[in-house]
Amino acid sequence: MKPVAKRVGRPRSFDRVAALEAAMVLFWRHGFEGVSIGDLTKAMSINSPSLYAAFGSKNALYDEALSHYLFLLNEELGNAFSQGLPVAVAMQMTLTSLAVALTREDMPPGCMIGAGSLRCGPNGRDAAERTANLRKAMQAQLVTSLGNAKALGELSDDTDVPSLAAYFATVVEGLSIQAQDGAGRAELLSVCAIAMRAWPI
Amino acid sequence: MKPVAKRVGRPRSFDRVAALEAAMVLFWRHGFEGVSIGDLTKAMSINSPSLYAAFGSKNALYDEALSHYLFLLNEELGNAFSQGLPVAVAMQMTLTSLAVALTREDMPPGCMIGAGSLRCGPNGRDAAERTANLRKAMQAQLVTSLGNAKALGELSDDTDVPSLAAYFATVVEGLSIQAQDGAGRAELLSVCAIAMRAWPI
DNA sequence: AATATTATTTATCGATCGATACAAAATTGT
DNA sequence: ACAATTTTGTATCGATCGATAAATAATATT
Repeated sequence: MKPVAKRVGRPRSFDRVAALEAAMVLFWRHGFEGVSIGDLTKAMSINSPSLYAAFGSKNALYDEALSHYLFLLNEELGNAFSQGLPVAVAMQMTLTSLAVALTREDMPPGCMIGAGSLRCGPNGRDAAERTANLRKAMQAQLVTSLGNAKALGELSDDTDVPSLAAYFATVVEGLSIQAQDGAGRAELLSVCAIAMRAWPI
Repeated sequence: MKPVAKRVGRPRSFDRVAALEAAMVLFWRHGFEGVSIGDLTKAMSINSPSLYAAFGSKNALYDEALSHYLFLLNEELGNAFSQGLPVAVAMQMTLTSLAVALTREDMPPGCMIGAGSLRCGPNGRDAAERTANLRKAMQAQLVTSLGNAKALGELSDDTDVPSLAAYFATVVEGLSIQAQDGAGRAELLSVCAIAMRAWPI
């Protein structure tokens, strides 16, 4: 049995994941430019040298917080499109789960990706670009899922898959703004139900 | 004939409206926190004391830029709901005009209100709140327009007007994020067409 | 021409920004 | 016990933040 590799030197005295999640919540709620190193160190209960030693820079910390958020969100949403369900049902389920996720009382409202760090100055340009890339990746994933459904005959041959994916991406991003502005869970679920009426055929 | 009131003192040497529009474009593109006084004075071609004398503060300048943006947007969109058209047609026209407005090549992409200054730190809290209030006002206006249509029998008695208004507000806000992320005019128009398929009955 | 009023330019204010230098403390390897 | 390595707390860096003081310039009023 190989012994557990023990890192030489003084051990870290804080929980790196807990600190990362504290930073995630701050970035989630206030955006990249709305959070200062001082805000972060206070919420993470560490001093700035520890932050830089553990995470590198404010930009790198935002990156890691964003990735962690995406991981948690995927865990909460699951992937309804890979379970053999009718694609319209999978879409409805995904929207419903999202409406719930966007209105959790123990977390900031809205989506860190869908409505996060939208507009930034020069300091936040990289963070905004990486966040936008995740939005585009989610939309590309929708194109794939809907394209698969079309290939299986679940959508008619004349379905414009990229436009349909863009429509649902639009709805998802709009839901995130609605949640951020204080819309409740019931309201978001009503919007999802109406949005599904645009489903083809 | 009353003579033109001449203000005493040295006259302002710059065009106040032109300076305001330069500030508007900056805030529009980068959000409240993404723009510094230095950025503003450079774009407005004035020094900071002139900015403060003419507009009061960064917050007041943002306020005025936001109001000016709203004025210009209303001018561009018109009010299709007050022209006796079928309400579905008015909605379609409004969405189409919006898709065009969000993708003007001579202006920043997206909407300064729909996706502006969403998340902010303590410095930008007021700006974010005022922007959010305009979003809510637009949604309230939608409730009124759709409610009027329902009263006129254009929408069935069981139509959930607040939810339908929330749906279209969601679409509008999502369109703004799509535009900001680089979606073209054709893509937005396709999304609008799909969104209208959710229209009741 | 003299005075009052406002705008402009230059220079700078204290506060905060993201990021680090440095030495003491805590661990592993020898 | 001692050296090597890493983290910690304190203190602070230069840059930039939003905002302003002071002196000068340009206008209207008298």
